[in-house]
Amino acid sequence: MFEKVDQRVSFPALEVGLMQRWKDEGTFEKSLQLREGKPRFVFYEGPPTANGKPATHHILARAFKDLFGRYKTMKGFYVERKAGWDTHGLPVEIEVEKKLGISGKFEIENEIGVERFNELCRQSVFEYVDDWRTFSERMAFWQDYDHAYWTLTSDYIQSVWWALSEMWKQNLIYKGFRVAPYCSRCATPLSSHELAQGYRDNVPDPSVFIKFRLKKAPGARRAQDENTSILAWTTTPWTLPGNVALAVDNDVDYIKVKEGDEYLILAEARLAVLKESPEVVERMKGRDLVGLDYEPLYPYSVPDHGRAQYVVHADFVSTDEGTGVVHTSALYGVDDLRLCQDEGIPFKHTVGLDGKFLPYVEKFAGLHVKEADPVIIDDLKTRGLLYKAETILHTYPECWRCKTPLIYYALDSWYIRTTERKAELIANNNATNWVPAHIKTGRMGDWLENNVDWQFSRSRYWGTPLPIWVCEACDEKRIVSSAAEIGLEEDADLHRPYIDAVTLPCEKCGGVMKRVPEVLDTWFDSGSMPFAQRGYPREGEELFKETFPADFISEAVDQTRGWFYTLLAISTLLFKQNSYRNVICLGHVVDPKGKKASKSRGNVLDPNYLFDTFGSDAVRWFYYTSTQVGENYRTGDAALKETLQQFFIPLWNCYSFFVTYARLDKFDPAQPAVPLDERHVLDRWLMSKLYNLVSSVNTGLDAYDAVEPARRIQRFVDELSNWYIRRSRRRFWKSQSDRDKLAAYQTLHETLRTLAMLMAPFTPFTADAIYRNLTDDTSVHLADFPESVGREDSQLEQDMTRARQAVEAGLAARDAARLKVRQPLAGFAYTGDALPSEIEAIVLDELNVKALTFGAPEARLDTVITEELKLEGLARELVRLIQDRRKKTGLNVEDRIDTRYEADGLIARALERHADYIKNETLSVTLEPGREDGFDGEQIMLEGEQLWIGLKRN
RNA sequence: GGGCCGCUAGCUCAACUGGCAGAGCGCCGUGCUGAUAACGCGGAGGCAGGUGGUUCGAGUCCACCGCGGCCCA
Repeated sequence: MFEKVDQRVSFPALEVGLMQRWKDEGTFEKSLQLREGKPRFVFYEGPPTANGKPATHHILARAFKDLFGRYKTMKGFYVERKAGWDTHGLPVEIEVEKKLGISGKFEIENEIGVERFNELCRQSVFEYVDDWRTFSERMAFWQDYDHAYWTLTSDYIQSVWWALSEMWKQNLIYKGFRVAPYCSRCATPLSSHELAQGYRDNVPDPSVFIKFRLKKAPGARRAQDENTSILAWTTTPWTLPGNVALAVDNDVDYIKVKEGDEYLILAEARLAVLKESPEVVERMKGRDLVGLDYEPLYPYSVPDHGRAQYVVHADFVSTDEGTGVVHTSALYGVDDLRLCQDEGIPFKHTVGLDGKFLPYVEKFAGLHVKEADPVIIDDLKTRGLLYKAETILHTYPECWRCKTPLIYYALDSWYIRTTERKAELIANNNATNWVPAHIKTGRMGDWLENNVDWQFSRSRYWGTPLPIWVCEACDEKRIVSSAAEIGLEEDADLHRPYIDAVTLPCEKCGGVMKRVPEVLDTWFDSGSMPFAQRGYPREGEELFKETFPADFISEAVDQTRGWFYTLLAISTLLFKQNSYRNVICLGHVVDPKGKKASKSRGNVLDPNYLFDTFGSDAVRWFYYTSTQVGENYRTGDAALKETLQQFFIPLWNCYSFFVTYARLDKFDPAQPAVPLDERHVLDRWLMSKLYNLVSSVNTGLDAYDAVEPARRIQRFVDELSNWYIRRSRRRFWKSQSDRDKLAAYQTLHETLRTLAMLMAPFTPFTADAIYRNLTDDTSVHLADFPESVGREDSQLEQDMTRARQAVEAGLAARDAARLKVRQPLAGFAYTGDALPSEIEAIVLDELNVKALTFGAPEARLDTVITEELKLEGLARELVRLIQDRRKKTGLNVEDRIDTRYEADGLIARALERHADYIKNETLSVTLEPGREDGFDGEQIMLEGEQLWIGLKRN
């Protein structure tokens, strides 16, 4: 017997109840045990940063991950769902800095100490884990948290080390410089995100024009060859001691002008910067200047060997500002560094990590760069090398933490030579199934085409330490791939500062090797998860091989350059293939106006509010149905309310309708099935629809399409509710329990049960609630996914479509003639061929006409109302009035009644003539004229005539 | 500055390869109702973000521009 169903269900309450049952019954574990030993369907969990609370956008990716995990489980696969945590990185550090009220390297190293700092980072990571677990359970995202991988464990770190060592063996790792915006106070480079937060307008800075004296060309005789300078411009005088070259553009026009007894060279387009009106003595192209040597301003910037301080061509020279000649200091500009590396110009630092000039820059040693600016200007002025000095206002970045003006500064940095494997990366990406497809060649393909070497080191504290040791004596380098290799225990804490203390003897010279100070880009951690989650290769080899590559992953589109890329890059370099076969790349959750959610806008949606108000199934369903994958989701109250009204409530009504009547009739699903051929046309129609639904949901999900299957399910529920059940109601109501009624119950039961199974991966709570009550109370998540249910009958479906079109036309004709449906009419003629009689019967009933003819050139309604028809119409009016009365007096659907009336004229005749019909429809045991005591009655107007009707429970 | 995606009714979204623009919600009218928070029928509501181009024909293909989102520099 089915449990009674509350028609006004609270989905959130229902979900919370089922959540507890799943916990009590171990349903997730059971669903895994059930498929143990079966072929695996491999899913990788992209580890969330454990450092923050779960938010609404986390529901999205998890809804899709969970959908396919559940689907494949029901399809008979073993789907391990190992949770994972991304635990390292700057966000964690910043959180801790905030808590401590400190910022920057100096305070971390000297006030807090790396040991305590990292300990706090470690603690911080665990803070939100419980929130995540609760959140996942609440949205029915089944994951194995008890065996989660953590990127901070020694096991994990060693696997990551191994990956780096393998790349090292392939000669894919090198050390280089990287110029980054740098805060000399915090002693840290800033990410572009941080940089964007710190731009300030109208910052005053020096604007200086410097004379670079050309070396005398051999055999030079003319004065202008001897006393000539190239004029260059800069707003950062502190970079001048680091000058190593001047850059011009080959194709730009330059001029030589005479001022007093000296000659100056600059771009013709920039001659407005001159102090006097120019006396041009010579014109030339940039290419004519290339190769000329000039006198160094200072002797500090160039190492002993190699040629520097001459004029080179560069493609970034602008004639919009300055002099059309760019002063180039290799280590303090992005373009500068690239140019010097391309040209092979040697260079060395003049400024230290503290932003102060290094000791060998004798004149300015110890001065901070910003303090040095005026000193340098004075020095050049004294030496006659300053052409002019002004002050300009421009937009300049400062540190978002401490407001120190940023400088561009080249840091030691480690790279992976991914560009060497670009073709492989592209090939492996092309072999991957992307949903939506355009990402493959679009965003992802494009990114790979423009691949640059992966800069993987970070000058920070809380991360996987780089396992690279360098000999202090001979610069020999060594990479380490396990703890054992350097004499540490398996479970030793491999983080800084402990690992920094480990020194190794140099095998080459016997000197002392020290670890390089950097930690690893966190993306390398997460990109290593296919093997690192198993501790491979030190352990878990078999498991790793069984679960590589993944069949399926899913994250949002911002991961193309993130996890999607690092998974691809690492596995391409190590295993020559991608680590995932199918990937669903989702859009973002935005507010109802399409704006990104942000705290400052105040449009951030609390996931718990959504769960408590609409239920998590509704939120999931919204994400499956609202738009195409890859688009953004405009999430808000209105959208979710609509989801409930359009899908969940109609569905629940179908279900509660079934249960209500099945209980009354004590329907037993175990009874032998009425053969499909012998069932009502509506049953056969529904079973054909169901057949097609089941097959298209399978096809869609097999192709990693969630949207179309979900939308089809929604459409099906609409047809189930508004056509099948609406048309079949009488079959369930009728008092005799015949074969047709049984068939109706069997059809609806099988449909709802199948529907629950189809929906199980999408809306796990609602589906389970329905399924359990319709079956023996086992969970739907332990069931096999339906693959073939019902039977296709496309002729029947076509006929039904036509029938519905005929109904539509007939009702429109009634409306036009202003003839209400309750009034029977003699006939309706419709176009086309005749329909089978059982379908025709539906049309007759819907239109309330006596005859239906086909073959008419256009739809036509017979509008003549005979007295016969009039009486019948009145009888239906009376039925409606009595039913209305029944409802008002609070009678139950199945209650038998006695009915009394007072009427005359046509109404009285209708009552007499159609007494049996009226009694039958209204469950009236008696229907007699005359008022009697004890009858609950009322005086009513019907078509302008007085009428009294009274009822009493029989 | 560059790349990718989107822009269709008041709102949310459809429409296989170019072939007379659709649905749901909301609004108005009306009908129906003892499963329904409903449903049916009719109506109002669209210069398809803008401007050009290709084509017999463009929401669909091309170019440029605008807005939103994401990413890169």
